[in-house]
Amino acid sequence: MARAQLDTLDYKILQMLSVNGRKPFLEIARECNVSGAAIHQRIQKLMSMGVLKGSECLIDPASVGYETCAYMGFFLKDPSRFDEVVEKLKAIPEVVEIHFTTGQYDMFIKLYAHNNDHLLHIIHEQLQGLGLARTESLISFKEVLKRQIPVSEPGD
Amino acid sequence: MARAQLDTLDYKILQMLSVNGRKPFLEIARECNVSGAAIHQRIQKLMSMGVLKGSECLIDPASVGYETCAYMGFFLKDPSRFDEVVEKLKAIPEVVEIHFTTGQYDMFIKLYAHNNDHLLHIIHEQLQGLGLARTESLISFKEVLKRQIPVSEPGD
DNA sequence: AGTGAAAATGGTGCGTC
DNA sequence: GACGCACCATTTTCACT
Repeated sequence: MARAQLDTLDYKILQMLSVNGRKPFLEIARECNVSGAAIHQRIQKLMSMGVLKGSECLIDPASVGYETCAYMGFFLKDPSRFDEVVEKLKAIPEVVEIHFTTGQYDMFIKLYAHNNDHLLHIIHEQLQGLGLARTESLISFKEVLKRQIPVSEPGD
Repeated sequence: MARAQLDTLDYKILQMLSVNGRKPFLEIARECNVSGAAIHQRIQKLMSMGVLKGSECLIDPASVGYETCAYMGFFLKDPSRFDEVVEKLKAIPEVVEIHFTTGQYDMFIKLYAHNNDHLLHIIHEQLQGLGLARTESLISFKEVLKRQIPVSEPGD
């Protein structure tokens, strides 16, 4: 998908909602000097275009028992079975990102685990048997920063 | 931070909000068979505890002009200056994650760029001069999956 | 901690420009 | 594409339990 044709108002809306997903439409309207109905229409347009894909609350992983965050690079025994491996990975709730990457690995994932033992358990019980030729892991001690992509107009 | 002491209702609320950050409190209340005021109180409690850290809308990166997603591992010339490097990285809006990792790298980041040229530009103009001894990059062609951490009660 | 009700605020559809 | 307005839903507060 290419860059969508969005105007200043669209970008302002996205910017505000990326900071606070529950920001009232009327508040956005006031800050943009337009009516609430206009914001309502814009948001529906952005949704139907697929630019806006919903919203999520932000949860502190450690508070809900996820102390370990890891990245893993995979080499597949049979790279043509990529889609099949993706489906099996999706079935593992601890896997939160899957990337198709250039160069170094066939596939790169991010996952959370309760602790290091749990991570090992996931690797042994769930990831092996997916037809992985080799894996490399990288464990994050601390996520120092986590934020959204910058939202700004082309000209900025 | 360790796992917070949360009960079934707290987990239900987090679960629902992690799927839809704008879900009305009254709807949550009805599904949990409690009053809207109770949900309101719980959410305030979860916020003040730092379990809930706000909400964000989900934006399709390509639609706002970010076609390239990359991960980079850094080796610092002087690892004791970690904090200083973190501050400088935070000033680069394209950098969306910073991790302190075990083993392989001193630091691991995720960043978005408009395209490969823009990525190279960021690496040359912004990342060099941070005192990096060596870097390794990994470019994501396609983010096949991106979702939240699983929210479930300890016993599940 | 939770409840119910009241007051304030917000979301949504529609006719109009 | 945006506006105003009307109607309904949601948020927030509060006295009470």
